[in-house]
Amino acid sequence: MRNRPITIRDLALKLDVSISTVSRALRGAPEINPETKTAVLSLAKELNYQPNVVAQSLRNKKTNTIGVVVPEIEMSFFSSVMSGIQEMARSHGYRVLFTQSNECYQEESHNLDTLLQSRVDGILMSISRETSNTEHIQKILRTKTPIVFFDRTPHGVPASKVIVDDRDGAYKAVSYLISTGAKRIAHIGGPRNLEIARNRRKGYIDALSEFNHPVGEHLIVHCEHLKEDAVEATKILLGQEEIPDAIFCINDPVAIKVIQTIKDKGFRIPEDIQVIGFANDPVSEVIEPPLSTISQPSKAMGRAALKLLLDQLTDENDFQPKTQLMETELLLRGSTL
Amino acid sequence: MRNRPITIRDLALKLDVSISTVSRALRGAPEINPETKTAVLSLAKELNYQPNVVAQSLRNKKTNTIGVVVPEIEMSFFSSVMSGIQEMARSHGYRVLFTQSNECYQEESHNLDTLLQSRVDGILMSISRETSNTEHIQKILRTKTPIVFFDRTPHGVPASKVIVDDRDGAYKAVSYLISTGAKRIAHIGGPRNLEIARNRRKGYIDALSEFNHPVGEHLIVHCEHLKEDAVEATKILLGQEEIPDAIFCINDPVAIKVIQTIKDKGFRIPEDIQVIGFANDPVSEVIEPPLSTISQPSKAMGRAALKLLLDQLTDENDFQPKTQLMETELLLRGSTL
DNA sequence: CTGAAAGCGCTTACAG
DNA sequence: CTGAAAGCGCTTACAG
Repeated sequence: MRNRPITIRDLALKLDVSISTVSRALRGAPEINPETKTAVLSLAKELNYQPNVVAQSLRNKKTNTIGVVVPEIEMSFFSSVMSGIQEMARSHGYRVLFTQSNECYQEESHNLDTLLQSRVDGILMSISRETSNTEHIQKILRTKTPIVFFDRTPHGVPASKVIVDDRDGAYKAVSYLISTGAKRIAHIGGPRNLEIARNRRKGYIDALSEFNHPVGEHLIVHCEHLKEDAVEATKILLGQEEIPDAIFCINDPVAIKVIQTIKDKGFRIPEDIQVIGFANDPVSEVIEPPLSTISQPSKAMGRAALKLLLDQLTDENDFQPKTQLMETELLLRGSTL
Repeated sequence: MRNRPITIRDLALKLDVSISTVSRALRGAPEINPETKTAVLSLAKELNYQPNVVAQSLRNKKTNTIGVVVPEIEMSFFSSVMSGIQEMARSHGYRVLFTQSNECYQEESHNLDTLLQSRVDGILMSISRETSNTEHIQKILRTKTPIVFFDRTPHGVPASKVIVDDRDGAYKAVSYLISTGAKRIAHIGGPRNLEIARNRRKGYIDALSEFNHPVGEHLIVHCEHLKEDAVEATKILLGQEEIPDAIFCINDPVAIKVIQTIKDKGFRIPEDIQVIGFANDPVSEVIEPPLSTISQPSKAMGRAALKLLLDQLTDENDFQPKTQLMETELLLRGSTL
């Protein structure tokens, strides 16, 4: 038997006033008699009254809840973003409905439907590695539910986003490798449909071109399933006649696998092969040698994404999609010269 | 301008039937005329009708939402549990409201209030390192909102829980150290108010006692703030006249710091000092040497906790608190002999 | 300053 | 098989 929660009606009956009055007292409406207000508040406290936010949401057509869709909470980048989102949401009185797509388009689409049915005030999302068509997102846009993307953004969708300059981050990484004298710089890329993967690849190519390094297709391998394909990708690179002397990886989880595979094969890092990742995953500073990487302010990205969403909620009429670019930094550790 | 979502009233008007009929058709009530039903369903689909779950929740006094309180989503153990919870929730039609306490009692208590106000059907929780008094939990119990604890459970609260046998896990770890010939086995413990910390400590002491090893208070150091105190704790142990030849750590994040500190001080692992952790954090297999540890089925623990909660939701009348014990395993890697 | 009434979008007992 | 009505717990325009 569940205890029936206290309602404003209970309070009203006990105090012999109307529910309107109780409601006004609780909400701190200006028209209320101070004494009535005190009486209501003290009774509410005494009975541990908890407003029914479900009822409030229905009445106000606002749930004070935002929905989040991430590919995988177990990826440390996303749990860190999530932490930033939660922190910011809490401080603004918002609740967070959490979903993950498990890198699967179907689940992602289903999650969006769930969030829509839940009448979240807005959505924060990073797309799955499978997502190239954006029908499910167009559906959200049609309902005019504000949505802000972070990190992995869909192509050609008019929505705000929080990203780092992926091309520039990659460019910094590869330029550095060139400065150490690396000649055959390979790239292990990510799923081709992800913009972040295309942009990091572009940064890699831009750096090579600028310094007149040859750009060879055989030096680029794509991991459509990210770290799950990383061992295989590394083996392909190490199996060539001339092995690379540096590898720039799409992200740290992939770079970790790359380092392990290189070591297994008996090559030395960084002497034989240098490695750079992307994201500054906690594992990267622990692995031997510690992984050089491009850091992203993951937690701040979460906070920023929520902030953009809240801004959009405030002035829904004159909404313009904004792109917020966050800073990256080249972190040099033992995996590079 | 937000688009007004389609309601059953819109469908009813278009089809010239009553909202009762539409409601029944959508919910697949048995009394409905098949043709009416088809008409309703096809129009609903055409207009992309999404039921308003806020209204449903208010009417049904059931939100199909469960609330989660974890200390820190960035700890990989918790993000893994969270993933299990989410997966199971989704497959049972439940949504997940996510909160974290940041290891802070105040925030934890506030989170519980928020979940109560949100009228979640049940709560899943792992307490903060600061939590020793359980007033905030008693408040939940009084409302009869089902709550299930996992991993970090409060003392003396009549509620279901999902845990591993921490004492036994610790016992296995320390017995193994003894079997390798270790003589001075130290323990870096966790916050004293956490039962898991007390139980792991007990397993440590039990193993030592059973094999007639001396149990010395100077061999035990507590990290009240977990990994934040770990470097300091290690220095204390290494600063003694006779340094330990093995250290059993409260968890992997702490053990990681311990390994780093030991290496910094110029000792060899495992030759001079062996190290064992607890939890099988992803970092543990990457660090050099790889960390031996006690594995916990974190994702399965999340699923199990949600399962216990759902069971409790089904038969609320004859509820008996259950304790589900999950298996641990000693994983031997390079940090032990 | 306070109350009665309407309504948010549903579900369901009741009557037909 | 279908509809009218009540009600879930709130908020607020309107009247007094």
